[in-house]
Amino acid sequence: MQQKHESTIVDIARALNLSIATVSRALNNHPKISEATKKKVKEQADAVEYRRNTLASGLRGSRSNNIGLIIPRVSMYFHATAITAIQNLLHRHGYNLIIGQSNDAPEMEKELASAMFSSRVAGLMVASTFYTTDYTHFDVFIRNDIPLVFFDRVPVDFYPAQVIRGDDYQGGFMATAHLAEAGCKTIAHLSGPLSCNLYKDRYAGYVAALRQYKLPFKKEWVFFNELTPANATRIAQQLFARRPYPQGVFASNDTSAITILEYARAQGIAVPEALRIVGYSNDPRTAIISPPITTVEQFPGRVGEEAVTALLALLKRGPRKREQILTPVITAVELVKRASA
Amino acid sequence: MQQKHESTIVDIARALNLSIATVSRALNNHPKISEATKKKVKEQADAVEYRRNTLASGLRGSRSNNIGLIIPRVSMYFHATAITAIQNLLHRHGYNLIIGQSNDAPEMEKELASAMFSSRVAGLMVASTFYTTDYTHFDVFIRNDIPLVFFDRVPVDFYPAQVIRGDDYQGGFMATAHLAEAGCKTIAHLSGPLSCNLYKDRYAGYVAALRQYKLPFKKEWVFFNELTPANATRIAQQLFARRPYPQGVFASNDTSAITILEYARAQGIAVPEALRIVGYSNDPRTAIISPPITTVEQFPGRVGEEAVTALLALLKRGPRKREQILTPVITAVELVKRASA
DNA sequence: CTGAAAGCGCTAACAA
DNA sequence: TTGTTAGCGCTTTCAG
Repeated sequence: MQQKHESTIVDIARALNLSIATVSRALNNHPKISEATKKKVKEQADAVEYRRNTLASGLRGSRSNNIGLIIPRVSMYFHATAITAIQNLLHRHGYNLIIGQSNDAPEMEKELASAMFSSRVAGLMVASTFYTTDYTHFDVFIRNDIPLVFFDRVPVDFYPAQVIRGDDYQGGFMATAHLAEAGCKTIAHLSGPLSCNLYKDRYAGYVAALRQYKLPFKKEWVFFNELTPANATRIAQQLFARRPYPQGVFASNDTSAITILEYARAQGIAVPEALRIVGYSNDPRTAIISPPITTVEQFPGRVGEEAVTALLALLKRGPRKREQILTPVITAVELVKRASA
Repeated sequence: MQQKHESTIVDIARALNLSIATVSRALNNHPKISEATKKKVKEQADAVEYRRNTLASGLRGSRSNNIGLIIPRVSMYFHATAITAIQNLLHRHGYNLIIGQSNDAPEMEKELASAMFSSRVAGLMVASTFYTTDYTHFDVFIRNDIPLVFFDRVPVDFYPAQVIRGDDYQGGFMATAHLAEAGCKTIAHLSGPLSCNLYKDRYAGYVAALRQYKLPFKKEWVFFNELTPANATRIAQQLFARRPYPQGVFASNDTSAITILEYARAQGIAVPEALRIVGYSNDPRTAIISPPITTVEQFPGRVGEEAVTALLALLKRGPRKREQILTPVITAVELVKRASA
């Protein structure tokens, strides 16, 4: 048998000859408990190293002090940085963070949503997969009035939950405009799948900038693939198979920007003289490669904090008051100019 | 009032005219429940979208299905990568992961440990701060027989918990030996604080390699500071203030190796011709900088998985059986040779 | 194979 | 200001 060392409020009630209710209240700083008893109770609690069993108090209130977070992968730069901010802020407000990784698989995301609900998280934050188009697995949170916030990777179509995202349209526009102003007459674009708001918006920004600068849009110079190094390499081969090369490349993430740069270097295409490159995310590697790559800073920490702030507001607001605050929050981005463009 | 939509086993019992006990057992695949009722129950459960309330079942069993993880910071390369592996593996075994960041502050670590205990985690994994020397805040886990596994950053002195760590001594040795074999006669070392097992062991490896290759050990060429870019820059200034420069530098993390490399480049010191550099961790940036940096791969994913494996074993083994498996697990490291050394 | 009932630790009416 | 009591939803003896 598992022997028990954990002490409960019952133990401390007995030791002090008080009712358990009084002890509970004292521990929770209830206003109408005398300072004297509060002091006594807290001392005894310290003495026996009492820790509130949050499973029990959560069960009572039918909600835990855990916040769920579902993201594609912890180790991606943007998300790792966002999580750091998210967890620190949540902790300051007394919440724990439960993390689940979808690995960009909608099925996994669904499973995790269910698990999060099972542990009765007080709220849920989601950066969804590239391929999530069906969001019904989150309905249960809506139905039960559990605050739900999407950030970064958000539903493309309407879904009745709070949304926090970077200004990807603006980012795409700035990146492309920067290339245009540097003199590029022909600009290729490596986009990800358009099922993802990120790529969709950056692409829209790209198109708008081309139009504004009266540059030609060519279907053969735009690519929609998952932005892996392998895909980027394949595209680079295609792009530089025969002249004229595009004078600029706007890659919708830094990994592919780096791949393009390395490919160009290997082919003896001078960057930025013969080819200008702009990436997206300000991944630490872009600052360190030669030449360093111009890219778009998204301030992942700030995005994370905005998401938490929104969640806390929902948490405070209580049930059935959500309608009013569904306006998406759009956080600013910034072009970081470096030598590559 | 918060209206309720969540259905419980009571609901499904009522709907099926069964006892709640039967429903509970059916849902848990209890052997002596007829297949017929199991089927009925599960169908009804699906129909009403039942999700087990793990707070309640946890309370009953006095333990949750959550595993706690305390680390210095999610966004550090090593830990981000380890977490990815950890969470994926835990999920496969039906556990959730609760993450807390100590920000390398022992006080915070203590607070988190307490919070983790409060939510009655089934087990706890810890990579402690650089400065933790007092581990008593983990005693409560030991006393209550909650599996506790330290990984990567582990107690320097004996503490009765399972330990998983990389072979830092070997890593330090290989790094230094590599410099020696490349012809460096004088090798400086940027270490972190020796209160941390990582730096202590790598430093010991450094010293051992010097001895083996009959190279001089000079106090002025060894530094013990937190390995931040600022500190590394300061040290670089000191190191290259006057000749003769050391011919090799072994930096105990990649961030400072990168800083040293950039400093050398700025000073016109040719790498590797005039100065050879080896880092530690195989941070993605080391592969991309020019010249790419030789470093020690720690296989963070593998370390994470070993830690989980150990934890799961403890979880299965049940109470009071821990003594036997306290032997530390030491995972292999590998020197990744690149152009810098 | 199924049911009745107790209780995990805590909070919140309701009383006093 | 404090005590009594009734559960929160689930698992698990103990009885059929």
